[in-house]
Amino acid sequence: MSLAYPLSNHRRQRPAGVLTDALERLGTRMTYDRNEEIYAQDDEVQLLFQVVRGVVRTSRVTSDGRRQVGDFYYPGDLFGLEPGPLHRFGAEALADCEVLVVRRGAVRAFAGDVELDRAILAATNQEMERLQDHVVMLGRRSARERVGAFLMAVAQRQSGACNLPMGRQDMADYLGLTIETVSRMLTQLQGEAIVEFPSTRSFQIRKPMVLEELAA
Amino acid sequence: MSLAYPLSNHRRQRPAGVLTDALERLGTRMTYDRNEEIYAQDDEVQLLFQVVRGVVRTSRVTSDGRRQVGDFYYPGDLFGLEPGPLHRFGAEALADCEVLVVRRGAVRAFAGDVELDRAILAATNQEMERLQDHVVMLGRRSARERVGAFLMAVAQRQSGACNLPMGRQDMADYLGLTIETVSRMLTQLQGEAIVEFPSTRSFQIRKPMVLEELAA
DNA sequence: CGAGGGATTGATACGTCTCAAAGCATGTGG
DNA sequence: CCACATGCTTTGAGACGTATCAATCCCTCG
Repeated sequence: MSLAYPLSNHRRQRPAGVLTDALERLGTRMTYDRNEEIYAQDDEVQLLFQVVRGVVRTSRVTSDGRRQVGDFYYPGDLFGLEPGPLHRFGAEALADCEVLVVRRGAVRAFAGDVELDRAILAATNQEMERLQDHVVMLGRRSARERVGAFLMAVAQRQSGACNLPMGRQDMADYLGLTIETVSRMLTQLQGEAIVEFPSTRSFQIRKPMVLEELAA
Repeated sequence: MSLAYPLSNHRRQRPAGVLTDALERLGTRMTYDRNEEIYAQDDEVQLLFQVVRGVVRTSRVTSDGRRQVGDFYYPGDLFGLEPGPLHRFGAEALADCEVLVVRRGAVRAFAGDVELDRAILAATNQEMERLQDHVVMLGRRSARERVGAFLMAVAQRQSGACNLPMGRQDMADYLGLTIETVSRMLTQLQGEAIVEFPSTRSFQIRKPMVLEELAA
């Protein structure tokens, strides 16, 4: 079950399944309900996580209540890797989900395991790439382009009809827009028959070339 | 000569001077003229850099010519660390500057050197923090807030009168704004006596509390 | 003194946000 | 099985913030 990173590109792949074995031995499985917090913003970084089932979102809320979503994580993805001692973004379950939780100490004790080291390095690098792309997107692209790129990214690894695991508000907070603007752009893209929404949570790309162009 | 990271915060410190010794032995010094390219976007990552004198900027230009500045690097800062095999941002000298250039191979051969490893890790983590902050700034803050935060960050490690090593266009491209908007915000902040510009390249903070509030 | 590049200012257009209402799903209890 | 309540999404009208285009200003340097 290989779902896509938002804004993923060709370079972006998840660590191989072999990793799961190592983590599985080290960690414990936890389940979270929809919107349940997995860790809070400003919590100490003590654990490493891997999505088993469902989707996880990271987000940061500013002192005056504005929210920025950092990213969405799908089955197989590692998350909770952060540069400092504190989580600068919190993590919440988007939908009910299952997560493998590993103590950092256990990971360190296991250091030297080539696969695991490599997987963590790869995940960190991915994280950084994503952030770089995110900066360019938020700094220099229009609402239409952001929404187009987002759909493109979600579709990247799904064939045919795509599922949208997150609601409009989450898309908006990821894209640095309001929910209304996201909605309008979706309607607009659908009006131009670039993309089609059979329901609010699923879509299909109708004009890949046009969308590609938009997302470029 | 300790200048600040834009958007830097308390956690953000440069690797200690001892590092310079290790790199100094491994690398060679290069000088670059104002606006000279140090490496290009999409170049292979083969070298590691440290600013010795002057200021360096990284930037990415999209296919249709829009530019996003990634960050500014000051003396002591390591740059050129990237998540993948290619530079996703190019690097240019902001003003004439001197840079220590080290082949990656040399760094790897030197691996195990505790100071060096630690410095590279620290620089990578810093990079990621910066990116996270940048995302929130671009996603959720107004022009006024962005400009305020920028000045705050530049001032962070300078006392009294602050120097602005970059021009308005660079500020704009870093903040995801146009040059005119940056200019207007600066005029506005100066009009409110929050900050004062004796010349276009230097300023002094007059109401730190207000600016702090704005940048929060 | 004049030329050139950056910075500022002004007028206006445009894009996105805000506020408000209506539409549409989903789930619950009668 | 329907009626309704709830939360999410869409749509609309208008306000606001930032971009655009153009002119002027200012400083530096020749």
